[in-house]
Amino acid sequence: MATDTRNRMIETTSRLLQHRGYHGTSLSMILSESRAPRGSLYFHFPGGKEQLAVEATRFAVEATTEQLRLVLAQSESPGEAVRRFVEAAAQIMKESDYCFGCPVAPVILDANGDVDELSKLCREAFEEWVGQLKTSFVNAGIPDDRADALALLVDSSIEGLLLIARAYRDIGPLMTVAAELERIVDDAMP
Amino acid sequence: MATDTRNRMIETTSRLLQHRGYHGTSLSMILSESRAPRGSLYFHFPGGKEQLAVEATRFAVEATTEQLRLVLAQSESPGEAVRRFVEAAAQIMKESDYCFGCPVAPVILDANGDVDELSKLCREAFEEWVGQLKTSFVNAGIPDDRADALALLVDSSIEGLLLIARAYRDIGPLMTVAAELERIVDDAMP
DNA sequence: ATATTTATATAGACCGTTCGTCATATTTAA
DNA sequence: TTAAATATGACGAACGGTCTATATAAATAT
Repeated sequence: MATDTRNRMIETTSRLLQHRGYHGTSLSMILSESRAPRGSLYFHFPGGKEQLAVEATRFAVEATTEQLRLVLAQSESPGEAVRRFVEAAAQIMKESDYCFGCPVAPVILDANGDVDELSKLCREAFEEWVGQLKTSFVNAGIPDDRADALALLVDSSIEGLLLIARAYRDIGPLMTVAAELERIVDDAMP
Repeated sequence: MATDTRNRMIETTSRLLQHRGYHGTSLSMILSESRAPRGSLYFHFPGGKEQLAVEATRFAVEATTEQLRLVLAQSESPGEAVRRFVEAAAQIMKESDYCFGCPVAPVILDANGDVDELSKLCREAFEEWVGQLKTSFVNAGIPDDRADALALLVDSSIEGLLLIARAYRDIGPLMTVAAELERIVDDAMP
């Protein structure tokens, strides 16, 4: 298949980037894990490692964005949505053996400044996620500036929790704070 | 001076680790930035890069722990302490040109699993920080299980905010959530 | 004071890996 | 059959971390 190899490369890279960061992920790993020969990489991604990283990150960010959109749409209250999103993230972490956390965190921490396109992508991801949260909070009647602060709080907390979960190899902290966030957000509703 | 070179190496490594992660930091960078010759590294750190990273991370973690302890001791309420700690972190981020954030986050994300000693150090750091926060919340009369959740919320949120601040090169988000966290924590007091 | 040994510091060689390029083979489409 | 698209793995320059051999400084003995 034409784009089969290409897709496998993107998925593998996405996984490896989340697991070991930009500098910690070598082309050799990507190639062996996606069972592709070296040359194919530069056929599908003339921009080399940078382009591959950008496309892989974009791929992972879009999946997360979609997941968030879905949960927000399907929940009764914004607090419930937040709790469910965190619980789902916890599940993914556990099932992936603590590999899949936030798709942009590792990239920000070790490639921010090295690859401009990646940095931009990460900023856009945050913008999107915080924006979605804020909108849902405002729709639930929370005042604009409070919604701003809460959206940032929720987003940053999830970011940090995924980090902590990875360090401990335990989703306990995620579950604990999921409930706390639900309470805080729903308490802010009029 | 005997330990002068050694100390310079630790400080430089600590800075570079926070800026570029474990795999993104090369010995060449460390050596050139600390103006030390190549051979000296293995004299002062026979364990090589791993040992150097461990000591540098320990150094940075201890500084953060001390800072947290100080602010907690000097504040009227735990909420105020949290706000002041976040504001101080924001100041440090800005003054370091968005280099100094959390000393363990980059290491967790790109060396977790590679270097066991580092992973352990990171877990201990979280344990310490969350523990300090919880103790101060409990002392202020917050029930034990709520204090647990709040301590984790605060810690994870700060972790995430430092990430976001780095991505945007802007401490705005930190300041916004600092105020929100103060309110949440103090509202939890009886 | 000189010689001898120890502690500290330095320089550079070493080998494996990194990423990127290329010429060539194979498949697919026209 | 021809042309375009895709697949392939060998190659090289540059860089990674590690190590050994040597130089300097400090300490001790004679």
